[in-house]
Amino acid sequence: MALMTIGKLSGATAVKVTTIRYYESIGLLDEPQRSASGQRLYAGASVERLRFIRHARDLGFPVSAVRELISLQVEPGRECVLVDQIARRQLDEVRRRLTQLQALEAELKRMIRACEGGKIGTCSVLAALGQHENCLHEQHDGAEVLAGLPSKGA
Amino acid sequence: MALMTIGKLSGATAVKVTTIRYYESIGLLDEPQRSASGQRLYAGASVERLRFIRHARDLGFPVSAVRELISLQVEPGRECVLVDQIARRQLDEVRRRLTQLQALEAELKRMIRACEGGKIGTCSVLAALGQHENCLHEQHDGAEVLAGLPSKGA
DNA sequence: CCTGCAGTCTACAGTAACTAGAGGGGCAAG
DNA sequence: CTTGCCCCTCTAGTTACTGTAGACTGCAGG
Repeated sequence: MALMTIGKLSGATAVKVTTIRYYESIGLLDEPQRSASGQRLYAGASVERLRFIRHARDLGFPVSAVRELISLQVEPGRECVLVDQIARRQLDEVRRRLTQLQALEAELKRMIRACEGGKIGTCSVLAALGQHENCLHEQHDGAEVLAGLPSKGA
Repeated sequence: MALMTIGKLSGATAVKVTTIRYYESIGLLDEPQRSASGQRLYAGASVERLRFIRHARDLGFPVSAVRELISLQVEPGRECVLVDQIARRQLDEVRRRLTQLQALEAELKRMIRACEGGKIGTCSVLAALGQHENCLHEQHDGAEVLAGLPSKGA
Protein backbone atom coordinates (compact mmCIF):
# COMPACT_ATOMS: atom_id res chain seq x y z
CA MET A 1 0.00 0.00 0.00
CA ALA A 2 2.05 2.87 -1.30
CA LEU A 3 1.47 6.54 -0.68
CA MET A 4 -1.63 7.99 -2.22
CA THR A 5 -2.85 11.40 -3.21
CA ILE A 6 -5.78 13.05 -1.56
CA GLY A 7 -8.02 12.01 -4.43
CA LYS A 8 -7.25 8.34 -3.89
CA LEU A 9 -7.82 8.69 -0.19
CA SER A 10 -11.10 10.37 -0.93
CA GLY A 11 -12.08 7.52 -3.20
CA ALA A 12 -11.08 4.91 -0.66
CA THR A 13 -13.09 6.46 2.14
CA ALA A 14 -15.98 8.24 0.42
CA VAL A 15 -14.94 11.44 2.15
CA LYS A 16 -14.74 14.39 -0.15
CA VAL A 17 -11.41 15.94 -0.91
CA THR A 18 -12.41 19.28 0.52
CA THR A 19 -13.67 17.60 3.65
CA ILE A 20 -10.36 15.79 4.13
CA ARG A 21 -8.54 19.07 3.95
CA TYR A 22 -11.06 20.52 6.34
CA TYR A 23 -10.47 17.70 8.83
CA GLU A 24 -6.77 18.40 8.61
CA SER A 25 -7.36 22.09 9.22
CA ILE A 26 -9.30 21.41 12.40
CA GLY A 27 -6.77 18.87 13.60
CA LEU A 28 -8.78 15.69 13.17
CA LEU A 29 -6.24 14.40 10.70
CA ASP A 30 -2.49 14.83 11.05
CA GLU A 31 -0.71 16.78 8.40
CA PRO A 32 0.54 14.27 5.87
CA GLN A 33 3.77 14.16 3.97
CA ARG A 34 4.05 16.35 0.95
CA SER A 35 5.49 15.68 -2.45
CA ALA A 36 8.21 17.92 -3.81
CA SER A 37 5.51 20.01 -5.42
CA GLY A 38 3.47 20.27 -2.27
CA GLN A 39 0.78 17.67 -2.84
CA ARG A 40 -0.41 15.70 0.16
CA LEU A 41 0.70 12.09 0.26
CA TYR A 42 -1.09 9.68 2.56
CA ALA A 43 -0.08 6.31 3.92
CA GLY A 44 -2.47 3.41 4.45
CA ALA A 45 -3.01 4.31 8.09
CA SER A 46 -4.79 7.46 6.98
CA VAL A 47 -7.49 5.34 5.42
CA GLU A 48 -8.19 3.72 8.76
CA ARG A 49 -8.16 6.98 10.61
CA LEU A 50 -10.46 8.61 8.13
CA ARG A 51 -12.87 5.69 8.15
CA PHE A 52 -12.94 5.91 11.89
CA ILE A 53 -13.81 9.58 11.72
CA ARG A 54 -16.37 9.03 9.01
CA HIS A 55 -18.07 6.27 10.88
CA ALA A 56 -18.16 8.23 14.12
CA ARG A 57 -19.63 11.21 12.29
CA ASP A 58 -22.18 8.96 10.61
CA LEU A 59 -23.18 7.84 14.08
CA GLY A 60 -23.83 11.44 14.90
CA PHE A 61 -20.87 12.05 17.19
CA PRO A 62 -19.97 15.72 17.04
CA VAL A 63 -16.47 16.52 15.96
CA SER A 64 -15.52 17.34 19.53
CA ALA A 65 -16.43 13.81 20.56
CA VAL A 66 -14.55 12.35 17.64
CA ARG A 67 -11.54 14.27 18.82
CA GLU A 68 -11.91 12.76 22.27
CA LEU A 69 -12.26 9.31 20.85
CA ILE A 70 -9.16 9.72 18.79
CA SER A 71 -7.14 10.92 21.74
CA LEU A 72 -8.31 7.89 23.71
CA GLN A 73 -7.29 5.71 20.83
CA VAL A 74 -3.88 7.27 20.64
CA GLU A 75 -3.02 6.82 24.28
CA PRO A 76 -4.39 3.45 25.15
CA GLY A 77 -4.22 1.68 28.48
CA ARG A 78 -6.78 3.91 30.15
CA GLU A 79 -10.18 2.70 31.09
CA CYS A 80 -12.71 1.94 28.44
CA VAL A 81 -15.23 3.70 30.62
CA LEU A 82 -14.57 7.06 29.06
CA VAL A 83 -15.27 5.76 25.63
CA ASP A 84 -18.34 4.09 26.97
CA GLN A 85 -19.53 7.38 28.44
CA ILE A 86 -19.17 9.17 25.16
CA ALA A 87 -21.11 6.46 23.39
CA ARG A 88 -23.85 6.52 26.01
CA ARG A 89 -24.13 10.27 25.77
CA GLN A 90 -24.55 9.88 22.08
CA LEU A 91 -27.15 7.17 22.55
CA ASP A 92 -29.14 9.44 24.83
CA GLU A 93 -28.99 12.16 22.25
CA VAL A 94 -30.14 9.80 19.52
CA ARG A 95 -33.05 8.60 21.63
CA ARG A 96 -34.09 12.14 22.42
CA ARG A 97 -34.20 12.92 18.74
CA LEU A 98 -36.07 9.73 17.99
CA THR A 99 -38.80 10.69 20.42
CA GLN A 100 -39.02 14.14 18.92
CA LEU A 101 -39.22 12.82 15.40
CA GLN A 102 -41.87 10.27 16.27
CA ALA A 103 -44.05 13.04 17.65
CA LEU A 104 -43.44 15.04 14.50
CA GLU A 105 -44.34 12.12 12.32
CA ALA A 106 -47.59 11.61 14.15
CA GLU A 107 -48.54 15.24 13.91
CA LEU A 108 -47.66 15.52 10.25
CA LYS A 109 -49.66 12.41 9.44
CA ARG A 110 -52.62 13.80 11.30
CA MET A 111 -52.32 17.09 9.45
CA ILE A 112 -52.08 15.47 6.06
CA ARG A 113 -54.98 13.14 6.70
CA ALA A 114 -57.12 16.11 7.62
CA CYS A 115 -56.09 18.06 4.56
CA GLU A 116 -57.73 16.28 1.68
CA GLY A 117 -58.85 18.37 -1.21
CA GLY A 118 -60.01 21.35 0.76
CA LYS A 119 -59.48 24.94 -0.18
CA ILE A 120 -56.94 26.98 1.66
CA GLY A 121 -59.49 28.90 3.62
CA THR A 122 -60.27 25.75 5.55
CA CYS A 123 -56.96 23.96 5.13
CA SER A 124 -56.29 22.20 8.36
CA VAL A 125 -52.57 22.03 7.83
CA LEU A 126 -52.41 25.76 8.04
CA ALA A 127 -54.92 25.75 10.84
CA ALA A 128 -52.92 23.16 12.75
CA LEU A 129 -49.81 25.22 12.36
CA GLY A 130 -51.63 28.15 13.85
CA GLN A 131 -52.32 26.23 17.04
CA HIS A 132 -49.70 26.18 19.69
CA GLU A 133 -51.16 24.34 22.65
CA ASN A 134 -49.89 21.22 21.08
CA CYS A 135 -47.85 18.12 21.56
CA LEU A 136 -44.44 19.61 21.21
CA HIS A 137 -44.26 22.32 23.75
CA GLU A 138 -43.19 20.68 26.96
CA GLN A 139 -39.59 21.71 26.59
CA HIS A 140 -39.22 25.37 26.12
CA ASP A 141 -36.11 25.61 24.08
CA GLY A 142 -37.44 23.20 21.52
CA ALA A 143 -36.27 25.78 19.07
CA GLU A 144 -32.90 24.21 18.64
CA VAL A 145 -34.03 20.64 18.84
CA LEU A 146 -34.55 20.44 15.14
CA ALA A 147 -32.63 23.46 14.13
CA GLY A 148 -30.12 21.51 12.15
CA LEU A 149 -32.46 19.95 9.65
CA PRO A 150 -30.65 20.10 6.33
CA SER A 151 -33.29 18.92 3.87
CA LYS A 152 -30.87 19.58 1.06
CA GLY A 153 -32.10 16.49 -0.67
CA ALA A 154 -35.50 18.03 -1.30
CA MET B 1 -54.86 43.71 22.92
CA ALA B 2 -52.76 46.83 22.64
CA LEU B 3 -49.42 47.16 20.96
CA MET B 4 -46.55 45.35 22.58
CA THR B 5 -42.78 45.63 22.60
CA ILE B 6 -40.57 42.92 21.25
CA GLY B 7 -39.97 41.62 24.75
CA LYS B 8 -43.68 41.04 25.31
CA LEU B 9 -44.01 39.36 21.97
CA SER B 10 -41.08 37.18 22.86
CA GLY B 11 -42.71 36.25 26.14
CA ALA B 12 -46.02 35.50 24.46
CA THR B 13 -44.51 33.18 21.87
CA ALA B 14 -41.39 31.73 23.52
CA VAL B 15 -39.36 33.01 20.61
CA LYS B 16 -36.25 34.84 21.64
CA VAL B 17 -35.98 38.54 21.02
CA THR B 18 -32.95 38.12 18.81
CA THR B 19 -34.69 35.43 16.86
CA ILE B 20 -37.69 37.68 16.24
CA ARG B 21 -35.42 40.35 14.86
CA TYR B 22 -33.72 37.71 12.79
CA TYR B 23 -37.03 36.56 11.33
CA GLU B 24 -37.77 40.12 10.43
CA SER B 25 -34.40 40.48 8.75
CA ILE B 26 -35.01 37.46 6.55
CA GLY B 27 -38.53 38.56 5.71
CA LEU B 28 -40.51 35.97 7.67
CA LEU B 29 -42.06 38.71 9.74
CA ASP B 30 -43.18 42.04 8.41
CA GLU B 31 -41.52 45.13 9.75
CA PRO B 32 -43.65 46.35 12.61
CA GLN B 33 -44.55 49.88 13.60
CA ARG B 34 -41.99 51.79 15.56
CA SER B 35 -42.39 54.07 18.53
CA ALA B 36 -41.07 57.61 18.37
CA SER B 37 -37.80 56.36 19.80
CA GLY B 38 -37.55 53.52 17.30
CA GLN B 39 -38.72 50.57 19.36
CA ARG B 40 -40.68 47.89 17.58
CA LEU B 41 -44.37 47.79 18.43
CA TYR B 42 -46.37 44.68 17.54
CA ALA B 43 -50.09 44.14 17.23
CA GLY B 44 -51.87 40.98 18.28
CA ALA B 45 -51.73 39.49 14.81
CA SER B 46 -47.96 39.23 15.16
CA VAL B 47 -48.45 36.73 17.94
CA GLU B 48 -50.42 34.48 15.61
CA ARG B 49 -47.94 34.81 12.82
CA LEU B 50 -45.01 34.11 15.07
CA ARG B 51 -46.69 31.10 16.61
CA PHE B 52 -47.34 29.79 13.17
CA ILE B 53 -43.69 30.16 12.28
CA ARG B 54 -42.54 28.66 15.55
CA HIS B 55 -44.79 25.67 15.20
CA ALA B 56 -43.78 25.04 11.62
CA ARG B 57 -40.12 25.27 12.59
CA ASP B 58 -40.72 22.91 15.49
CA LEU B 59 -42.15 20.48 12.99
CA GLY B 60 -38.89 20.69 11.12
CA PHE B 61 -40.05 22.70 8.15
CA PRO B 62 -37.10 24.65 6.82
CA VAL B 63 -37.47 28.38 6.69
CA SER B 64 -37.94 28.23 2.93
CA ALA B 65 -40.98 26.00 3.43
CA VAL B 66 -42.33 28.27 6.12
CA ARG B 67 -42.04 31.11 3.69
CA GLU B 68 -44.06 29.14 1.14
CA LEU B 69 -46.68 28.29 3.69
CA ILE B 70 -47.03 31.91 4.69
CA SER B 71 -47.44 33.03 1.13
CA LEU B 72 -50.15 30.41 0.65
CA GLN B 73 -51.80 31.69 3.76
CA VAL B 74 -51.67 35.25 2.59
CA GLU B 75 -53.24 34.62 -0.78
CA PRO B 76 -55.94 32.07 -0.11
CA GLY B 77 -58.32 30.51 -2.56
CA ARG B 78 -55.74 28.32 -4.23
CA GLU B 79 -55.76 24.60 -3.84
CA CYS B 80 -54.84 23.07 -0.58
CA VAL B 81 -52.81 20.58 -2.55
CA LEU B 82 -49.72 22.72 -2.43
CA VAL B 83 -49.80 22.90 1.31
CA ASP B 84 -50.37 19.19 1.38
CA GLN B 85 -47.33 18.62 -0.80
CA ILE B 86 -45.11 20.61 1.48
CA ALA B 87 -46.35 18.69 4.46
CA ARG B 88 -45.81 15.37 2.71
CA ARG B 89 -42.33 16.33 1.71
CA GLN B 90 -41.64 17.12 5.32
CA LEU B 91 -43.13 13.83 6.43
CA ASP B 92 -40.86 11.96 4.05
CA GLU B 93 -37.90 13.80 5.43
CA VAL B 94 -38.90 13.01 8.98
CA ARG B 95 -39.32 9.34 8.15
CA ARG B 96 -35.96 9.20 6.49
CA ARG B 97 -34.36 10.61 9.60
CA LEU B 98 -36.30 8.23 11.79
CA THR B 99 -34.93 5.26 9.90
CA GLN B 100 -31.42 6.62 10.15
CA LEU B 101 -31.69 7.26 13.84
CA GLN B 102 -33.13 3.83 14.54
CA ALA B 103 -30.14 2.26 12.84
CA LEU B 104 -27.85 4.46 14.87
CA GLU B 105 -29.58 3.54 18.07
CA ALA B 106 -29.19 -0.13 17.34
CA GLU B 107 -25.54 0.21 16.54
CA LEU B 108 -24.77 2.34 19.56
CA LYS B 109 -26.56 -0.11 21.83
CA ARG B 110 -24.61 -2.95 20.34
CA MET B 111 -21.37 -1.07 20.82
CA ILE B 112 -22.09 -0.18 24.41
CA ARG B 113 -23.19 -3.67 25.32
CA ALA B 114 -19.94 -5.01 23.97
CA CYS B 115 -17.89 -2.44 25.84
CA GLU B 116 -18.17 -3.43 29.46
CA GLY B 117 -15.20 -2.77 31.65
CA GLY B 118 -12.56 -3.61 29.11
CA LYS B 119 -9.37 -1.72 28.57
CA ILE B 120 -8.97 0.48 25.56
CA GLY B 121 -6.78 -1.95 23.74
CA THR B 122 -9.74 -4.22 23.32
CA CYS B 123 -12.48 -1.65 23.50
CA SER B 124 -15.07 -2.67 21.02
CA VAL B 125 -16.53 0.77 20.65
CA LEU B 126 -13.31 1.95 19.15
CA ALA B 127 -13.02 -1.27 17.21
CA ALA B 128 -16.53 -0.91 15.90
CA LEU B 129 -15.83 2.60 14.79
CA GLY B 130 -12.86 1.35 12.88
CA GLN B 131 -15.04 -0.96 10.84
CA HIS B 132 -16.75 0.40 7.83
CA GLU B 133 -18.50 -2.52 6.16
CA ASN B 134 -21.38 -1.79 8.38
CA CYS B 135 -25.03 -1.11 8.54
CA LEU B 136 -24.96 2.50 7.53
CA HIS B 137 -23.23 2.51 4.24
CA GLU B 138 -25.82 1.74 1.66
CA GLN B 139 -26.25 5.33 0.67
CA HIS B 140 -23.01 6.89 -0.33
CA ASP B 141 -23.54 10.48 0.60
CA GLY B 142 -24.53 9.52 4.09
CA ALA B 143 -22.07 12.20 5.04
CA GLU B 144 -24.65 14.90 5.16
CA VAL B 145 -27.48 12.78 6.46
CA LEU B 146 -26.60 13.52 10.03
CA ALA B 147 -24.36 16.44 9.48
CA GLY B 148 -26.55 18.87 11.32
CA LEU B 149 -26.59 17.21 14.72
CA PRO B 150 -26.25 19.99 17.23
CA SER B 151 -25.88 18.18 20.56
CA LYS B 152 -25.43 21.50 22.29
CA GLY B 153 -27.30 20.12 25.22
CA ALA B 154 -24.43 17.82 26.14
C1' DC C 1 7.78 18.92 -27.24
C1' DC C 2 3.20 20.61 -26.98
C1' DT C 3 -1.48 20.50 -25.67
C1' DG C 4 -5.25 19.28 -22.88
C1' DC C 5 -7.36 17.86 -19.03
C1' DA C 6 -8.00 16.06 -14.65
C1' DG C 7 -6.22 16.59 -10.21
C1' DT C 8 -4.20 19.49 -6.69
C1' DC C 9 -2.96 23.79 -4.11
C1' DT C 10 -4.39 28.01 -1.00
C1' DA C 11 -7.54 31.14 0.65
C1' DC C 12 -11.74 33.10 1.14
C1' DA C 13 -16.77 33.25 1.07
C1' DG C 14 -21.11 31.07 1.68
C1' DT C 15 -24.63 27.81 3.80
C1' DA C 16 -28.70 27.17 7.81
C1' DA C 17 -30.65 29.16 11.54
C1' DC C 18 -29.76 31.19 14.66
C1' DT C 19 -26.81 33.07 19.13
C1' DA C 20 -23.83 36.24 21.56
C1' DG C 21 -21.55 40.43 22.36
C1' DA C 22 -20.25 45.39 22.03
C1' DG C 23 -21.64 49.89 22.66
C1' DG C 24 -25.19 52.88 23.02
C1' DG C 25 -30.09 54.93 24.07
C1' DG C 26 -34.96 54.75 26.34
C1' DC C 27 -38.20 54.47 30.15
C1' DA C 28 -40.49 53.87 34.62
C1' DA C 29 -39.79 53.55 39.66
C1' DG C 30 -37.78 55.06 43.86
C1' DC D 1 -31.45 61.75 39.27
C1' DT D 2 -30.03 57.41 39.34
C1' DT D 3 -30.71 52.54 38.98
C1' DG D 4 -31.75 48.81 36.31
C1' DC D 5 -33.98 46.59 32.79
C1' DC D 6 -35.39 46.93 28.23
C1' DC D 7 -34.47 48.24 23.53
C1' DC D 8 -31.56 49.60 19.37
C1' DT D 9 -27.95 48.37 15.49
C1' DC D 10 -24.13 46.00 13.87
C1' DT D 11 -20.79 42.59 13.83
C1' DA D 12 -19.00 38.24 14.59
C1' DG D 13 -19.33 33.42 16.08
C1' DT D 14 -21.43 28.80 15.91
C1' DT D 15 -21.27 23.65 13.26
C1' DA D 16 -19.61 21.04 9.79
C1' DC D 17 -18.84 21.49 6.01
C1' DT D 18 -19.34 23.15 0.59
C1' DG D 19 -18.20 26.07 -3.24
C1' DT D 20 -15.48 29.20 -5.81
C1' DA D 21 -11.35 31.61 -7.85
C1' DG D 22 -7.07 31.48 -9.71
C1' DA D 23 -2.89 29.12 -10.10
C1' DC D 24 -0.03 25.04 -10.44
C1' DT D 25 1.13 19.81 -11.36
C1' DG D 26 1.17 15.35 -13.51
C1' DC D 27 0.30 12.47 -17.09
C1' DA D 28 -1.36 10.76 -21.64
C1' DG D 29 -1.93 11.44 -26.64
C1' DG D 30 -0.30 13.36 -30.89
